[in-house]
Amino acid sequence: MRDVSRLANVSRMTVSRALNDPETVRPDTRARVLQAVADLGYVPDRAAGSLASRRSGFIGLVLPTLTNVNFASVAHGLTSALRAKGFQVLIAYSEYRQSEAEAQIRNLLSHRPEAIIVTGEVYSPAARSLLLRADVPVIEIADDPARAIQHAIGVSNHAVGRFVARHLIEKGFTRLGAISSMPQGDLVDHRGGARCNGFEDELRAHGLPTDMIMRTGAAPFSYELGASAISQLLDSHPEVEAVFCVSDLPAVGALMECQRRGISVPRDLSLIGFGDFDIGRVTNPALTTVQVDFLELGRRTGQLVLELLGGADETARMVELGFNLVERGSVGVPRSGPLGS
Amino acid sequence: MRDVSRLANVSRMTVSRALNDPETVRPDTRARVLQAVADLGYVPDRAAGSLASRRSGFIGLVLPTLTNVNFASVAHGLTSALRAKGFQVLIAYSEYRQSEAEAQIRNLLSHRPEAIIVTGEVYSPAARSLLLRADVPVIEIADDPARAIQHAIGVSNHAVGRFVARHLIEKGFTRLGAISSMPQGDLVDHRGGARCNGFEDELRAHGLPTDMIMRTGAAPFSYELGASAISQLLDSHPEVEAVFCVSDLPAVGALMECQRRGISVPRDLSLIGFGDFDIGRVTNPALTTVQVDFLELGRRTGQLVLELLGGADETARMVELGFNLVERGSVGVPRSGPLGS
DNA sequence: TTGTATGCGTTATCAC
DNA sequence: GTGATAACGCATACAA
Repeated sequence: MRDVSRLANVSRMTVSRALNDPETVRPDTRARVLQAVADLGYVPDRAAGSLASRRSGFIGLVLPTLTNVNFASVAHGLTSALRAKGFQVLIAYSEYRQSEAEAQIRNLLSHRPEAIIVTGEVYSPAARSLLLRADVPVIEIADDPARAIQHAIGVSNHAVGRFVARHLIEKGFTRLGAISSMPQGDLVDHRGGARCNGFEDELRAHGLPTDMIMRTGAAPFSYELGASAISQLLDSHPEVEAVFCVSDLPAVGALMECQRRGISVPRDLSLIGFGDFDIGRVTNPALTTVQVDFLELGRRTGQLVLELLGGADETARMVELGFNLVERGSVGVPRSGPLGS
Repeated sequence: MRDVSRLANVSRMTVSRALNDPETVRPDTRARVLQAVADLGYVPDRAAGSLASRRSGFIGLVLPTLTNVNFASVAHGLTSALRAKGFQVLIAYSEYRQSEAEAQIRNLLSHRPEAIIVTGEVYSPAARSLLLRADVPVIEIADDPARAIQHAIGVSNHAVGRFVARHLIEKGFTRLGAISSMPQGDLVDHRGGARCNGFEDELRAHGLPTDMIMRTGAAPFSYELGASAISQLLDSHPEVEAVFCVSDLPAVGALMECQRRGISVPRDLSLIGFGDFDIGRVTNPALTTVQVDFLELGRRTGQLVLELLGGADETARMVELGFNLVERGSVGVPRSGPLGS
C-alpha cells in the first residue's frame, strides 16, 4: 500500500479510502489511486484490515459433513448471500462427531468470526460455553433446538418424522418400518435421529407396532446402509408394507436392493425418503420424499446474519422454514395380503 | 492476552510462548499460563498473529463446485492433511465459470494464502497473472495442464477418455457414443470436456464414427443431463452399442432412462462412467466406471503444500496420480444385431 | 527462562 | 477532501 500511495502521490489513508469508501475522495484522486493499484497489482491485506477495523469479515459455518449435497447447498446459499457484502465464509465440518465440532468451533473462534452458524442443536456443554462466551451471534440451523443458544432457523426434524408416519397411516398402512442410523459413541446424526424418533412417536400414538424401526449402521447415511438395512428388515419382518428412510440416500439404496430381490416398489413395498436429493428424481419409480429447501436455508441464514450485524435488535429469532411432501412414485397403497401374494 | 498475562503474572510474550512453543517455557509457568487461558476462555487472535509472523496459515482452494462429492472429497482430503499442521483451508468455488474463478482467486489473495490450489488448468490470462504475481506456490489439481503455472497433481482427463475408448474397442464395440456437456460462454467444464475429447480422438485414431458423441446441456453434470442425452442419442442413433458418460452422474441418469424404456443394460446397451460415485455401486446393474481417488488427491496435495512450505526446492512438481477401471455390470459385449433384436 | 522494544499492514480519529 | 498519528493483538529479535 505504501508503494501505491507513493505512485499516486497521496497518503496511505487516501488509498484506503479510495478503496473502501470511494465516494469520500475526489474523482480525480480516486482515479489516480485506482490506476496505481492496477499498475502495481496491489491487493489489500485483509488480516491487517481486520485488526485495525476490528471486523474480521469472517462468518463461521460448522457442518456435519461436506460430502452431502444438501449441506453443501447450505454452504452455497450462505456464501452467495454473504459474498456480495464482503464476507468470507469459513467452512468447517465435524464428520458427525461432537468432539470434532467442538474443536472446529474453537478453531473458528481464533479467526474472530462476526457470526457463527452451527448445524443442529449444540449438545456438548463445552461447545455451548465456547459459543456463549464468543459474544457474536450464534445461529443453529436445520433443526429446532430444544435449548437454543440464541437464534435458530430450520425445520423440526421430529415433526417431519411424525408427519411422514401420519401420511402413511392415512394412506391405510399399518405395518410401518423405518431405516435410520445408530449413534456410536461420539458419532451421531441427531437430526436424522430426530426424524426417526418423531416417526416412532407417531406410531406409538396410533398404537402401531414399532419393531420394524431399524437403527443400524453409523452416520453418515449412505446408499449402502439402505441396501443392507432393507435386507435385514425384509428378512426379519416380511410383513412390512411401507418404510420411511430418514434420508433419500438409504431410500435409494433400499430401492435398488428391492429391484435386485424382485420386489416391486410401490406395489409390494412403499418407500419414502427425506432430503429430495437429485437421484430420487430419476430412479424407477421416482422417490417420494420430504423436501426442505437447503439452498434457501443457507440464503435465509445469510440474510439473518446481515440483519443481526446490521444492528437489528438482539431478540432471539426462531424461524421455522417448513417442509414439503413431494409425492412421486414410490408410495402406493397397502397390500391386501402378505408379500409375494 | 493482556488479561491472561496479568492473571498468570508473566509478560505477554511468555503467554505467546506458552501457547506456540510450550517447550521453551518452564513447566510451572506454562501451567500457570494455561490455567489462566482456560479460566478466561482466551482464544488467540490469528489475524494478529498472522500479521506479526507474516504467515497467514491460510491455504486457498478453488473448486468448480461444492455440490459434487468428488470435489468435496478433495477439500476433505486437503483439509485433513493440513489441519493438524495448523493451516486453515479457505474454500472457494467458481460454479464452472472462469470469470468467477478469477474473482475468487482475487478474493483469496487478499487473505494472503501461503499456497493456492486451483482445479484444472487456469485458462484465464488475468487469473494466471494474478497467481504468478502472488508469489506463493500454485498447484493445479485434477488435470494435466498443457501450460502449468507451477506444480500440478492429478490425472490426465484426455488420457482417461482415450483409455475408455480403447477399452470398449478392445471389447469389440464399434458403434460408440458419449455424453458430455457443452461449453456455454463462460460456463465450461474443461476436465469433462477433455475426457470427451480424448474419447473422440481415440475413435478417430481407429477410424470409427464420432457422430454419436453428444455434447449437450451446460455444466455441471447431472442425472437429468444423462437421462435426456441418452434419450436423444437412442432416438437419433439406435445403432449405438456403448456409451461413455464422462461422469457417473449422467451415466446413472442414462441407466435409469434405459430402465424406463425397457432397454436392458448391458444386454442392449453398455454404459461406462467416470468418478466412481457411490450411487454407481448400488444401481442395477452396478456401474462400470473409471475411478480416481479424489480423497487421496486432496491428501497428496496437502502433503505437497507442506513440502513446498517446508523449504523444499522449488522445482515444478508434476504428479500423475493415475486412474483405475472398475469393472462392474454395465458393460457387456457387442450386440449381434440392431437394438431390440 | 523470561522480558522489552519494535513492527506487521491496515483503519479510526481527529486535525487541517 | 486529505493527511498525520495512534492503535489493533500478536510474534520477531534481542537483551537481561
